[in-house]
Amino acid sequence: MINPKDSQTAMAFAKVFGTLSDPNRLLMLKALGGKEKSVNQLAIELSLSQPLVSHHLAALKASGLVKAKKAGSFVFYSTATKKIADLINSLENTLEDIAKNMELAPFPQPLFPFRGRGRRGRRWM
Amino acid sequence: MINPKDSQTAMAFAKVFGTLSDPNRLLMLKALGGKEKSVNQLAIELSLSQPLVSHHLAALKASGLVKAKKAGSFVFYSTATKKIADLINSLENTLEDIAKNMELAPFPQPLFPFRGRGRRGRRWM
DNA sequence: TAAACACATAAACAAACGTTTATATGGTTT
DNA sequence: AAACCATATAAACGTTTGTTTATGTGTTTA
Repeated sequence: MINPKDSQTAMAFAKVFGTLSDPNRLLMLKALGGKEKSVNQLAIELSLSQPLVSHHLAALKASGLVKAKKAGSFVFYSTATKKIADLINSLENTLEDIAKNMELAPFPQPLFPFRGRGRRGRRWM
Repeated sequence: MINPKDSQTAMAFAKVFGTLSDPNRLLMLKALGGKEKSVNQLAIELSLSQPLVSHHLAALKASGLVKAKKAGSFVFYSTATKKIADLINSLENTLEDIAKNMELAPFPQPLFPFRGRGRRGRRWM
């Protein structure tokens, strides 16, 4: 009754839509308009924890919505294709520009300074 | 840092995308191209159980993607607006036409004949 | 009017998801 | 090389989601 190929493509589409179905991921896509931004830049702009941003970026990357570029210890993310950037920009009317009202800390600089003693990592036991 | 209104609209968008993030719901939207179809028609075309189709239709309706029209004991669903119908049609290249390869049972007729005894519903106690 | 139909709803349950917390890894600086 | 930075990963957890099974509600028909 149903062409199996249709189910497959439906699943592929569903996966992409699923990736777009989270407010934070949408804000992240919006935050990197055409620009390249590091994980921590996004974390600060959106007031999200670094691991959470990393996690969501992994999801966006898995769906082919963003791409990553390593530069030293930084990883800069950007929308994967112009089509995607445009799609997101087409939401601009409703999802108003975040960047405008933002005072961004100069970059690079210690973004999450380590205030503990000794080496970072497991701290007891 | 983040305009609360942006979060709100991001949530609204996320909700709609979330509704589109299920293969069966996508197939359902595709199945009713511009046409009106009853719950059981969809159930048969997509080989899904009637409660499942009802459930998904409720979700699609809650997101404003489809509308319902009662006719006797039937309920006919269709895409809510032309914009939505077009959006779905724009996926036509990849989500190939299901309807073409379908031999549809004449309608109306008993779609899920009741093979039990007595009245449908709670059957003991 | 009783039985069968079309559809909706609800409980139950496993699987997927979003988030936090903790830590690991690899690069850079001192 | 030791301390610190940027990022990734993984466990744990509560929540949401898709599906099945069972049954309820309203409508038609014999």
